[in-house]
Amino acid sequence: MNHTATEENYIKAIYHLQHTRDKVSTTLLSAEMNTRPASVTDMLKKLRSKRIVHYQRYKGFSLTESGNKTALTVIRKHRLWEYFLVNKLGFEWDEVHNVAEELEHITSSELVTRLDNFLGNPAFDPHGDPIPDNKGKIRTIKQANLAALPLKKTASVSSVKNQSSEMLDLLNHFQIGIGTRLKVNKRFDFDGSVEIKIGKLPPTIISKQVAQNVFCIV
Amino acid sequence: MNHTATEENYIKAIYHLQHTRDKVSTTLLSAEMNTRPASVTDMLKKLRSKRIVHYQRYKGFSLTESGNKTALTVIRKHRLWEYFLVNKLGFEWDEVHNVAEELEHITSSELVTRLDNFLGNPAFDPHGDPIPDNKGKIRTIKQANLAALPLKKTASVSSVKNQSSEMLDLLNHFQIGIGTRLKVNKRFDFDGSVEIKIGKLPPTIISKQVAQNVFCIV
DNA sequence: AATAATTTTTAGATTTGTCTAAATTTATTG
DNA sequence: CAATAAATTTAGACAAATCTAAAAATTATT
Repeated sequence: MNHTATEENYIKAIYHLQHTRDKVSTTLLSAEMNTRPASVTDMLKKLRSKRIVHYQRYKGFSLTESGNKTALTVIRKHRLWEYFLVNKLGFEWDEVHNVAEELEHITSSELVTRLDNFLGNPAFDPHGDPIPDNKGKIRTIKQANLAALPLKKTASVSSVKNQSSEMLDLLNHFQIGIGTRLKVNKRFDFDGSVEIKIGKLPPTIISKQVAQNVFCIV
Repeated sequence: MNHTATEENYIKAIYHLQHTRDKVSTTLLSAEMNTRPASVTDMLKKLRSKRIVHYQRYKGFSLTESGNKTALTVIRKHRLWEYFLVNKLGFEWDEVHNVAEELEHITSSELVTRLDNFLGNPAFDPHGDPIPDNKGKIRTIKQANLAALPLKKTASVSSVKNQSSEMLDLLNHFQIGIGTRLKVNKRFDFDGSVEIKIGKLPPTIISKQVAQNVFCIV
């Protein structure tokens, strides 16, 4: 089964939407892909003929087993390349997405295997998202964001939902990165802000907005 | 100036033909690209409109200054990736060409700069071909093949013209690689074969065919 | 120099992924 | 529940890169 880069992008987008939204629609997918709904319909027919999606006109669609597998290999490649770009080439995490979007479509599976080994078979990418293994298996961990974390327990930052450069800038300022150990001292009900303590730094207060985006393992 | 991967492949092919043949023709380029002459004509018109080639119908074509520059940046990327694949990921030199053909079209120039630094700014790729610098400048060296090298002078293998796996296999058997120091003891006029000596190994005889493909710096 | 052979170009068609505009189906709501 | 709104699909068109078949230009040959 060989797919064009465009097909792979659709497959990946469907995968992500299925995992973050409870209803995936033509319009939603078209917004995700920056195309028109009509183009999505065309592509769905094509993907159906390749047994990548289940699809009945007007009735919605979803990835087949095979489609799911394809999505995971693309995501695996994307995240391995992001890891490479950040940990070997020294990019910042907010700079790597677009480049990884291109690299993920390189076809050689030998390359992926070797890259994975070269990087030391990482389980998580620089944003803390899990990297599927070569069988498509995702190593999951229980995560809680700072707005939900139990108080006074030391936890380790594992991923960040919003991966914009603005967020990176803010986290750099607070000296928070993937792996940083911290605890939540207090949560203020008024505005949902939380006071956190990192190592020997003085406690700081971060907004609810930020807290909801920073995930930890306890 | 942004080009599609296909355009870049044509540009690269024209560059290589201009440097290895004294007359570049539509038919020759079509053979190189595995397309039909008619397709080449179409592409030449397109490249002319982008000021990549000088082209007059029936009169031939050649790269413009800008086309030349583009060719060199693509070649630079190709050879840096080959270096990465061999020296970091452990590929054999005969396995890397096709993967590098894909990687060379990744657009980020920031990526190229960082990759170059990560690799230690190599001047030559794993086949011994020079890697253009970020200004497109190629560091050339005087090379001579084993069929032309002066006798009894120690030289260093710098590149190999035929980059097939058969050639690699043969050179591995003779324990010859890029950087290997050797000297030519004798040349046999009858069949053009040469006797070479590598370090403390017993002298061996290699055929004219092989000798012509192995280049050295004295 | 005239004819034959070769090379190159044009004309028109095909595939992929996209579009707009119109038609159809499903959902909402008064 | 019927009419209106929203979502989805069809129909037909376009740009990129290719093709085949035929025409035109160049080059070679007799």
